[in-house]
Amino acid sequence: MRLRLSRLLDLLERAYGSSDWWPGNSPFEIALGAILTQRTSWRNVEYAIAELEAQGLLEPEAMASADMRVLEAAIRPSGFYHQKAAYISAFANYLTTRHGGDMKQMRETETTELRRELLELHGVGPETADSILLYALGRPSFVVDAYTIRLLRRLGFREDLDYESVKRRFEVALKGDVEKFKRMHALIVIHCKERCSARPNCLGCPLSGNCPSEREYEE
DNA sequence: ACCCAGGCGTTCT
DNA sequence: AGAACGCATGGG
Repeated sequence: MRLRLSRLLDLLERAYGSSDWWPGNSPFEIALGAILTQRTSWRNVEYAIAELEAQGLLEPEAMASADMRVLEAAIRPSGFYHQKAAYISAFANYLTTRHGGDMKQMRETETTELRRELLELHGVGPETADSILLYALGRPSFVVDAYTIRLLRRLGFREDLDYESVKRRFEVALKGDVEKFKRMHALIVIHCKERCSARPNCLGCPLSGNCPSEREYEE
């Protein structure tokens, strides 16, 4: 019997507690964090955001009109800074021209439409789009990442492990509950970093007994 | 001296 | 439709 995803949430909460996990003082800042953290540790993102703040660039219009070299210099610690400067600039321009430079105004648009628009932005893929929708806008759009897929694989799931299928699976299991979406994704990241990273540490794992073969992780 | 980190886009087979 | 690769910095 494979572990049910609603039960997975209970087990993880019991083991790690539930905390508000995505930091940020504004929806715009959270959205920028979603882009800057791509393949990058959160610590380095904090350096970048602090510098953006110091430069007064945490406002959509200010960022949209900022010089690209200034942007690059500010976010350098977060890595891939040529690309990411273009990405956050594109997002700030999109927000300014399409939604009046206001994340609140962005909420007037339907979730599925917003997701389409976000995915059209250069540098915003599925995970980043869903992170913005869920954590910056509070929309019921589950965030899947490499950890999520790896965890499901280790829990014995073998089919439909592509991004959209996994996303749907969690959204159905958690019944569209935004707060559960937030906690589940956060806990999966926390759990996998601690226990279930590239090489799993199964000793004392709160999910022990739910992996079909805890000794044979070839992938 | 490696390996990893809360991806994405491009360019191949 | 997948796999491989570049992008760049900071920390263990």
